[in-house]
Amino acid sequence: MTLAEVARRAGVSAATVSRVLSGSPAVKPSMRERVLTVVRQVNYLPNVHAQALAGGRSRTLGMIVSNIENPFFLGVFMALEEHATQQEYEVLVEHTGYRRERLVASIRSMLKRRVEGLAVIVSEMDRGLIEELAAQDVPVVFYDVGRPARNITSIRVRYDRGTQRTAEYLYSLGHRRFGFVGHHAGLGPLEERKRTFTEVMERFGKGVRFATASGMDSPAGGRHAAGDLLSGTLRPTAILCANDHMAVGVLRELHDRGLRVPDDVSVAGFDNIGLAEHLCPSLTTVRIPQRMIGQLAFEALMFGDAAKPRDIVIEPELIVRESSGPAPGTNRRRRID
Amino acid sequence: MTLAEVARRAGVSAATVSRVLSGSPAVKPSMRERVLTVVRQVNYLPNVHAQALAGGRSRTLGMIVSNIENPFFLGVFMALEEHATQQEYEVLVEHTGYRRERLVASIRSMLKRRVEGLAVIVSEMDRGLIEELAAQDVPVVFYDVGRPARNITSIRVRYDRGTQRTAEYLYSLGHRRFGFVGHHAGLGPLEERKRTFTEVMERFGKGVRFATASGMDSPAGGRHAAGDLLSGTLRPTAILCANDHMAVGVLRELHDRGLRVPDDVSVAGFDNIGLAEHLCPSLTTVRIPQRMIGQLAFEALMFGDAAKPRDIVIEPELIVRESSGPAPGTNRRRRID
DNA sequence: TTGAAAGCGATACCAT
DNA sequence: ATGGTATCGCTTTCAA
Repeated sequence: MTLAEVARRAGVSAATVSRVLSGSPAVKPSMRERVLTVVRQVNYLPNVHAQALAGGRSRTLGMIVSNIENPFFLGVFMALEEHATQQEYEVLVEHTGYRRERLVASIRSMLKRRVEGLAVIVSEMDRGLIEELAAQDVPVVFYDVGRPARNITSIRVRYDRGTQRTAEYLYSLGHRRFGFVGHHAGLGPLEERKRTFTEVMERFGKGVRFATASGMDSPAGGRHAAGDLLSGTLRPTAILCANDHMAVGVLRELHDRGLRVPDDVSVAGFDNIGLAEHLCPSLTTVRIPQRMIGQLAFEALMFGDAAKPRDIVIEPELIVRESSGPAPGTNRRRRID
Repeated sequence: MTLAEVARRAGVSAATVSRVLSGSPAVKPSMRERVLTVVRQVNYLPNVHAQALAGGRSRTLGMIVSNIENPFFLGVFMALEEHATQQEYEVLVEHTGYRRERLVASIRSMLKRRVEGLAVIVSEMDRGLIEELAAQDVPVVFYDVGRPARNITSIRVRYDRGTQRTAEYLYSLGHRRFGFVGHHAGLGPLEERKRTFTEVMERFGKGVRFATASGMDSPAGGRHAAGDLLSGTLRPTAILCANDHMAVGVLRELHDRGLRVPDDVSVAGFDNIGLAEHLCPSLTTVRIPQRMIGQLAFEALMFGDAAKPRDIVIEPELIVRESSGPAPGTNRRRRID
């Protein structure tokens, strides 16, 4: 069924049908009724491709994430989508599995679909791709990579602060042997998190020892990484994870080895995914406001003032739950104050 | 940048550029090179809307799920998408939150986008909607609802068998007081699962008592439902959950109440999401092959022979893990055979 | 093997 | 307030 056919059946012009469907005020109520009746009768649904082509707007936003199985990304997506829906926009998602070639394909795909805005929430960005997007005239939001520019809004989280706070908190609990579970060594922002960890550790001085390991961004990956960490000579009493998704597997590996959390080993995640508080033990983590990020991304894409590109910085916040506690052997008397 | 502009710069006709881009063999290699050079030079990306409009095919599949935060749905999506990508198709996802009005909107949206196939993996289907889709000429796959028809493939899982096996297994372990944690009472397939549970329970006879509760399809929902169940007078020693996603919260609630799993209470989920084996305790559950469902859906949509609509039935399989064990007070001597 | 031109199904401008 | 029509960017005959 086409617009033209609807017009014919209603005995009006295509222009009128179009006006009715787009809710133009310049159409007499009687006319509107006549048209709508036919529309309902034949169950007419406009062809978005024709609309996008003729109208020059797709009413579509795109979002590319590294790993859609990681609830963090899903959280951002849900928020973005919620806002978009309110403005009658749709959101297309693609996920890359942290692979650059898939990112390239996803970007191409989004551009071919003529999205009116693109949120790129991935870690596998490199300078080349960033510049290619900066050359486009689509509004773009980057998370954790890139610099603001004409069409670019940058949202970034102070991972360093989050890592630092977590480490200091654990240090204050008496921990002196730390482990870090990361993933995808080699990807810019992820590498940076690990480096931050290393720096914080070194700042503690000689009394502190540490090791790092990595796996895929999944519970299984976290489990493997934790396995590596625990098989080493360090025997860490505190493990920081690059994210909660992996921390799930870390908890599991600890459990398998008969290590109690937090009595024997403390674990901290990152992101505060919904699952974190439902795990046993619930997960100490760093809150990254997914909903806020989704909303900010949406606003940047839709209402971004091309004149003043924004650089949004988010301060993370430590959330202490059951998975962390005093280092084993520490005096556990608690001050009740 | 448009096809026409590329054609101009290459000094050829639009038709030729189109042929080159679609990999038509009827174009001289030299010509192909000339065109591709320009295409790369100007970074040309075809407009999918124009392609879809002119070509009459969108090279797009649609998938609608009830709850994208439930890893089960995500698992099916990932598999479907993987296969689609191999055939140069894209998959659009929408999620409904179990709300009929959103399902209606999603279906409309997909139809307007002229998807070439639509997988509807939701519980909030009703006869009206099913028939509306059956009237369409798009291939459709339903999961767990609807009957096969001209353009309809139906994939269904024998939930009854899964529930039955789980219940019998727990019964054999000595459990006599059962709880069921479901969600969205009132939605067809979900209601059915609960009824199945009830039937199985009643079949056990007078020695068995049971109760049901429900919440949202989320860990938090499972937690609340479990809370209700445990606040009652029944004091179940075994809890069956409508899915693993909710079971996560059930485990947590048990933990909060100081009940040990499986020593005090056994828990069984449904779906076997990836997380299930990483929980502590790992979750006894019923395996629903998500990847297979995704693949079957894909094949039905792409290669479905309109002549013979298919009715695919999947037999679930019980997976016993740590969250289930003998009922408390049961003689625990184990035969070592 | 390549080009010209007729659609595809809407929108939006210009008339009336 | 309504209609006519050029236009969007591409695919696909049909000719040459």
